[in-house]
Amino acid sequence: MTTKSQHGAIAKSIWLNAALISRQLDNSLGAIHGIGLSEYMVLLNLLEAPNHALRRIDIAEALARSASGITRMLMPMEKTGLISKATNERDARVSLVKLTAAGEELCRNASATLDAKAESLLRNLDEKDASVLLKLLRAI
Amino acid sequence: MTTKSQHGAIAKSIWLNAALISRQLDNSLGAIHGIGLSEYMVLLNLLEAPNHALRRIDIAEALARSASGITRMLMPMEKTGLISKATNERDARVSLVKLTAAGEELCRNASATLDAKAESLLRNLDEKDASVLLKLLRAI
DNA sequence: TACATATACTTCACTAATCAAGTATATGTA
DNA sequence: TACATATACTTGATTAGTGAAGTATATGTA
Repeated sequence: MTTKSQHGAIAKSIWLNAALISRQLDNSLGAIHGIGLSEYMVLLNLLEAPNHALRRIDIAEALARSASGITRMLMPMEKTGLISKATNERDARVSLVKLTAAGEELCRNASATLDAKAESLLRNLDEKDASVLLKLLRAI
Repeated sequence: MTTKSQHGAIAKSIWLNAALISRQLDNSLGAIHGIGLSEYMVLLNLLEAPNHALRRIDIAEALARSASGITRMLMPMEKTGLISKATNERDARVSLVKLTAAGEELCRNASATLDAKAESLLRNLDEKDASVLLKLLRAI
């Protein structure tokens, strides 16, 4: 196998594993907490952000999604009270997204669900494998 | 970091990398060959299958997609002549999918495009990293 | 200052996927 | 044989995402 085709094989394998894993995580998060994996990732990014707030475009970047996708995703999340809108007084173009207390609590609970499900999905990897894999994925 | 949360982190990282990588591959394949990554994976699975033929449900399984998703995806591919339908004489429920000569040629060309693009996307990984990563991904 | 360009966001039209329900066929068993 | 159950596939309704175009605001420069 050439280096090129090995890289191709990695790309395909990531694509396939993502389809398998994210469907399972979506289902678990949806059944228990009523949110999908994308919504969870929004909450998590807000939780880790200074002041629990982010611009929409930063969320889009962090999730590798388009700006319009974020607009659509956030609408129902605001309605159900997981996030709220705030303005940026320096820049009127910006609509800041802020994590609410309800959003924070849901995020912490959902993290436990996600971690448990991920552990069962990835049970073939022992601790050492997992740490090597994570390091390599983050190096991409 | 606990083992659980490490597995969670791997799942999130795969999800994120898949979004980044598959958008790039989709765009490259689409611009040059007029197919998406999913369509390419169908062709590749057919190319590697005995007799260049598979049942729709086997394709669904191989791509981690639903049966109905496969039905919808294959319709335009049949119209453009990349695949053709055949019957299974032992089982009238089955609609076999067969790779055409045009489909085979497109698949081989698209493989070169995909490998080249994947190499540029994954250029942070040297040969050794890549081989370890691929092995771990396949172990999942 | 004025104006060209860039940025943040939303809306529209569309695509690709899902699940649930329906059809047709096959299989196992009383 | 007859009938319950399982399998392969399609269709209908819905959802989550995309890119392109539009609006509003900010920024850099002549």
